[in-house]
Amino acid sequence: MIELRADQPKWRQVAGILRQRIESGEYRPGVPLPSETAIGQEFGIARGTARKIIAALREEGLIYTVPQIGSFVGSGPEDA
Amino acid sequence: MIELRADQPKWRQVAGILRQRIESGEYRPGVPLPSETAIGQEFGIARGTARKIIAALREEGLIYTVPQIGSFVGSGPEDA
DNA sequence: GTGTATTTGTTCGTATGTATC
DNA sequence: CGATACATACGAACAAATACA
Repeated sequence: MIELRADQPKWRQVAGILRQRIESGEYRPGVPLPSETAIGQEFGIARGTARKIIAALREEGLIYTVPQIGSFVGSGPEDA
Repeated sequence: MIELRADQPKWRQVAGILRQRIESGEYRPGVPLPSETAIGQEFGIARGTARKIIAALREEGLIYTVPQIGSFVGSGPEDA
């Protein structure tokens, strides 16, 4: 469980952490990111907040989401 | 996205618009009204404000709300 | 074929804090 | 001071599709 500061919204802080993991290659294409529930547990945040983070990274074009499956690194499902 | 004047609270203006849609039959019984989130997007207002509007129409007896489902035209769930 | 678990999607309910009028 | 309005964040419940034993 990671410590979060209070001077910034949780969703921004966690989004920043996940962004780093994507750019560093810790999260690799083809492998689903942690689920909303898993993200919630790791950072001690609600699922709704985790969803907001996923949505933000998706709007940045960093990831794409497949319903009922998960989210993946890459701007879209161009990689089959 | 609809233009809102400044001489009246947003929630009153939008409540008036939705009231019209109900009375005109645009929103029909049995069909859920747009969600709080959807109302927020259509009028460019926060979800909290959309909730206030729903609450106002509910107090007028125009609609009723079913938790986790939505709001419906009709004074209550007497219509099955 | 049949369940069961997982995962995302969506909804309303609630509370807190901040800012503005 | 109260009303308006926004952002953040939690919770709870259910649906639908998928994956797996």
